[in-house]
Amino acid sequence: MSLRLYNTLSGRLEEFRPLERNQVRMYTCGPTVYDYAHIGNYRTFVFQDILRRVFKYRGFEVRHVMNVTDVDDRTIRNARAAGLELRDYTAKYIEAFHVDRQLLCLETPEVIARATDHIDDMAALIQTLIDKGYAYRAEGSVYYRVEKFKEYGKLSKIDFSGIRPGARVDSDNYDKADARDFVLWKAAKEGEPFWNTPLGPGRPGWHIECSVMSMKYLGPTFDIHSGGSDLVFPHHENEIAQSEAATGKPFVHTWLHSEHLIVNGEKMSKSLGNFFTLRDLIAKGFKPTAIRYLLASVPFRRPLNFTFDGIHQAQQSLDRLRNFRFRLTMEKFPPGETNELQKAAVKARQTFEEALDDNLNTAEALGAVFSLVREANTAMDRGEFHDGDRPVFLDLLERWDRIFAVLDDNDYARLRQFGFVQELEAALSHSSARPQADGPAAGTGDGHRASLMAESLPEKEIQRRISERETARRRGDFARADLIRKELLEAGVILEDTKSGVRWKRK
RNA sequence: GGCGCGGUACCCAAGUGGUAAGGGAGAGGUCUGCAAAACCUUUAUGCGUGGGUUCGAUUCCCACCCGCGCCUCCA
Repeated sequence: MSLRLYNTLSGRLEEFRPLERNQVRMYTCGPTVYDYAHIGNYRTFVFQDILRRVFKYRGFEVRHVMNVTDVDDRTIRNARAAGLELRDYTAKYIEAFHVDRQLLCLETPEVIARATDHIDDMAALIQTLIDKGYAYRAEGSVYYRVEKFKEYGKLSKIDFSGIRPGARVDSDNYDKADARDFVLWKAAKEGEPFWNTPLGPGRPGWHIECSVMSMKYLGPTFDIHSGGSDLVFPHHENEIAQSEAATGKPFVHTWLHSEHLIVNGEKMSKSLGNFFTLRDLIAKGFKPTAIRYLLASVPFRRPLNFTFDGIHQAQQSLDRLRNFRFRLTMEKFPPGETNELQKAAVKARQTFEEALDDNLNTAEALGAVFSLVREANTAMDRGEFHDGDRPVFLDLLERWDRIFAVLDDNDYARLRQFGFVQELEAALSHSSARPQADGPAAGTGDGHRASLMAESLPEKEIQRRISERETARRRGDFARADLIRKELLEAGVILEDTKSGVRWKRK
């Protein structure tokens, strides 16, 4: 079976065929760097990451361009409030985005394009639109003449005949010939950054950057363009209008849109104030891999209901998979092979791959692996799992993780790398006067505290305590053994006595 | 009003015209010095409501109810 994707443009599930053999050219709408991105944004970015990973898994060569919007009303407003030059202001959030990206194991796109690095290209495209009669000047600004582009609305399926009751009225203070027209170039205003171009001094409208940067790096026609569902209109509709009017060629073959993250029945958004940044969640003690797992676990065309309990459940599920991989790696099994198990593994791989082929059905892909995990665990418990079965199962997990990228328990190493651990340690030392309630509630910060201590506890010391405990156990001094186990647990180290010795892991 | 997504067990969440994946949580049990991990059993005659088509529908059709998103700030 081949990869099928739901194309917003056609409104149908379509078999994916790249325009150029074996190569996928994709453009994804990245962050606007006026603030930290929230995890609703990251839901979309994780989806896009899984998309590119699936393409690669399927043997395609991927050329992925992601934009960074570093000039718009919000970046300008916030930069001014901060008393900084636009470029200096956005630098901070661009950097933060790259840190978040790495924490969430998002692969680096082949091209990351900043809007302000492409002002001249934008001016040139706008000029082309003017020359072709698709754009007009008004008081130093340039607008797109929607009436001229007959296919306007083909992506969003919005009917523009007449004014819709309930539709919002454009609040922009620019003069337009038609209410539907949108701005390509905004005339310079007092106190706002501007660029001197042949169009005159000003700054670009929002939509033009994506037309320009996508076509610059991917050509006039390319395979995939994606973003959150709220970008369908007007952003992507306008991109089509700009690009196709300028080139006379089809712009994008397949449009993919992810549904939103929902909090208490409402879309997570900055304007509603119901958002969490990745940093917020890390500060609450949640691991980035658990967050990635949660964001990846619901297929992208479904709204994803976000709760703390959801992250906790994701963490539990993830632990189950990691426990299994640990057991698979470390436990001694009798020599030989088990035909039944190997067949099951092959079947699980098939199910997993077919699920992803079906419009990236990650939930089903997860299910396939969990079913196999239980089957294998059962066999292990019964002594029916053989040494020769190991590679097939490890291979399956490795393949699965090429897409999901959550199996390695390396959150703290990365958090430390980016300075989060040190920051939290400092915060803890300041608030040490406050008594800590070590309840069972997940994600209250206590778990994180223990993990931090685990980080500061060297491996040598952990090993020393473990052998101390083993000695006590052999003596039958279980009180002492249990005390050591308890002390380590309080320091964030979990001990498990297994058949093949003592296993420890950080909480 | 238009367009779109959704309504499946305590929670999250797949799915099929033939009788409900998977994960989490709970309960009981096995294993263990005790835990943990793992395993076993258990938790929806039921898939928003009402009709229809069918031998048979949760799955198809029609109508309706509810939640959410977009309809020029939005991932």
